[in-house]
Formats: sequence, structure tokens, C-alpha cells
Amino acid sequence: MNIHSGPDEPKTVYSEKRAEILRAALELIAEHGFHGAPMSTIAVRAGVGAGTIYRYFENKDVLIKELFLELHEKICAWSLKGYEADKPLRQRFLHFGTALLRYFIANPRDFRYLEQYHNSPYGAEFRRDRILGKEESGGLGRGLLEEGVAQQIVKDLPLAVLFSLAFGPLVMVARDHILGFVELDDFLIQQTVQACWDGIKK
Amino acid sequence: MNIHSGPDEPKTVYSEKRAEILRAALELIAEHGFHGAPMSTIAVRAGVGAGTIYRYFENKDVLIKELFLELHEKICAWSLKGYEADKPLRQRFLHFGTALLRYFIANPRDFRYLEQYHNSPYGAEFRRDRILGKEESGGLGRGLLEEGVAQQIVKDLPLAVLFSLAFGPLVMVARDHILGFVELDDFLIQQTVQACWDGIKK
DNA sequence: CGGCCCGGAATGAATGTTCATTCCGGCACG
DNA sequence: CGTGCCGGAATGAACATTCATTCCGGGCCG
Repeated sequence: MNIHSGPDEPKTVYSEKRAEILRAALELIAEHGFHGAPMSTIAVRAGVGAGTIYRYFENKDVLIKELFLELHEKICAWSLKGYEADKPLRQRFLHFGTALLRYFIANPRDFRYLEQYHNSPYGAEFRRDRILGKEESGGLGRGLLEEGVAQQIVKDLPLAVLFSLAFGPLVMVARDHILGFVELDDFLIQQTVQACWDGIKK
Repeated sequence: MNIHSGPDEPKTVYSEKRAEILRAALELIAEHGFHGAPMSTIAVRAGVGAGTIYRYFENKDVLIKELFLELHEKICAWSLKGYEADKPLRQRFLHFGTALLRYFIANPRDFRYLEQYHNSPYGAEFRRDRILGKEESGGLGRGLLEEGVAQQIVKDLPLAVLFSLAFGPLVMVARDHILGFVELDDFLIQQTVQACWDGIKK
């Protein structure tokens, strides 16, 4: 069997061990950062031998990058759930923001991992994509804002600024919740996203 | 001369080399992260021998922590500049936010370093301080928000949430500017801070 | 004056440790 | 009996830190 994805195989062959390795890496990196996650420890936590990891991932960088891509897709999928294109813009925004924040709170490890990833040399590559205009990264959020500007509902500011206004607070508040500085219940989540909307609306 | 601060000396004796080491560490860590800043490289960049660093800093952790403290103080000082306690709350907020954002843009290395620091095991300690209610970390910002809540000018939300709403966007937009995704001029800075105020005001 | 000696700062090669990655004997399945 | 997956010990590179040695300035003695 050819483990490394062949030219026409489904992108990733299912494998119990592969999944265990990813899970272990996620846990360790989210909790202790890249420093506190040596391959040997990942192996132990995944219940496999150190060498086995290399049967599934060419090296640590690849492992880390694939884990990122997996989480990225997972979030994209989640935040599209229940999206209704015919509702007014404001409602779609609130729905999207709420979904995102809920996801972070429900999956703190995913959130912490993404933060680690972005603040690391790995993140640079991802940023380059953003320069090159690739849509996907939070693409829905971006689209929403563009639409708002076009409809004159949203302040007329550069997209990057609007993006920061809309999602900067969500990220920071999610971090605070996960670190235990606030307890966000459903009501607070809605208030928070509403306040973000207040910030960008005209 | 006693380099390590004596009991009644000013906290840090002035030293050409000490300053060079801190500058080199700041540059390297801000640009390449903690990974890309081995002591040997810091030494080269500072123009001193590797061993010399240890005459000024007990070890790498201490070096990193002292650099953080130095930047922290520098920012506190800056953001207090021109603060007028008798102006209305909104104006004080706008002044403070603008000053902060300007600082980040004028000192991108400081900003990047602080980001690295917070997303690292070192940051944990700092966070613990916040739990224990220590005022200083962005203490002025916090005070402003408390006052706003008391005066019923600002939304009645937990302080951590308000803090995120007010400063999350500033941090994110500063990052975007430094990475080249937006070009913030003076007008945009003011618009941005104003939008943050819109987010938290009642 | 000029040579000499000393204290302490500075140096950078040597050390020990921590990993990522590789390698190889063994084991299970066909 | 093969074949190919596994485990985990072995390897070597990258670092932080140490320490024996060098260097330097400035008092002291002849």
C-alpha cells in the first residue's frame, strides 16, 4: 500500500494510527506550544513508535502543516453550517460570527493550535497566501464584509481594517475564555458578536 | 563595579554591551521568532562573545523576560504621554487607542516581539498576573473601560469582553499593517479607533 | 617615568543535552 | 517462508551554558 497520497488516491488514506498521531500532536502543541512537543512525546501520546510517525508524515514540518490544513477545513465546514444566503446581511454576519466563536469555545485545542501556528515561521507561508489574494482563509467573512461595503451598510474602510474590527475581538475574547478570564455563555456570545457588528456598521 | 544590580543601585547599571545584547535579541526574535534566535547569533549580532551575554543575563529566559519588561515600561510611558484626565471619556479613549496604535506602527519590532512573547510559555506567567488582578498590563485601558461602565456610557459587559472589543481590533490591524496588508495613515488610524469605540459604546 | 603586576571583564572552544530523523531486527499476516 | 509494517535504540545536528584563557586599564615599585 502506498501510504503517501498517490496521484489519484483520495488525498489521505484513512488510518487509525495517522489519526492518533494527529490527535496527539494537536493536544501537545495546543497545550505546550511547538517547544513542548517533541516527536518522541507525540509518539508516546499517540501510542506508536517514534519511527512510525515517519511512515505517515515525511517530517515534522509536514505533520504540522497537514494538521493545520485539517483544522482549517473543519472550521470552514462548520462555519458554513446553517448559512442562509437569503437572509439580510446583518443576520448572516451575526450567524457567522456566533458560529465561529462557538466553535472556538467548543474546541479550545483547535483554537490554541491555530494561534500557535500563526505565530510561528509556519504562519508566514499562510500569510503570503493572503497577500496573493487567496480567498479561502476566512473567505466567507471577507465576502460578507465586501458585500456590506457595496451595500453601504458597513463603514467604508479597507477590507483588512474591517476584518480586524469584526474578528479581532472574537479571537481575543475566545482566548480569554479558554484561558479562564471570562466565562462566555450563549447570551454573552451573542452580545459580543453584536458589538462587533456595531463596530463595523455605518 | 557590580554589574548585577546591587541592593541600592539603580535597577540596571548602564552598559553599552547590555544594551547591544538587548537590541540584538529584540531584532532577531521579532524577525525570526524564538526559534531563529540562538544565543550564538544574538552574540554575533550584538558584536560580543557568546559568553559575554551571561555576564549580563543569568540565562536566556532572563534575557527574554527583561527585554519584555523593558518594552512594557516603554509602552506604558508612551501611552500615558499627553493623557488629559479632565477630558470626556470618549476623547480619552480615542487618544489612548490612537497612541497605542501609533506606537505599534512606529515600532514594529517591539510589537512583533510582544506578540511572540505572549504566544509562548513565557506569556503564561504574564497571564497569571492578569488573573491575580495586577493592574499594570494595559492598566490604563482597563481603567477607562471600568469608568465607562460605571458612567453607563459603555455597554454593560464583562471587562474582559470589553477589553477584547476595544483592543482586539487594534492588535490585529497593527499586525496587518506591519505585515504589509494595509497601509495605515493617520486618518485610517483615527477611523479605526473610532470604530472600536462604536463597538463598545452603548 | 617606565616596566610590572593584578583584578576583573570578555572571549569562544568545549561540554552536555535535547531533539528530529534514520536504521534495523522482529513480528504478523498472507 | 516472504513482505512489509512497527517499535525504539542509535545517530548526528543544533543549542544553551560553562570555564580556562586572554586582554586591558590603572595603580605601584624601582
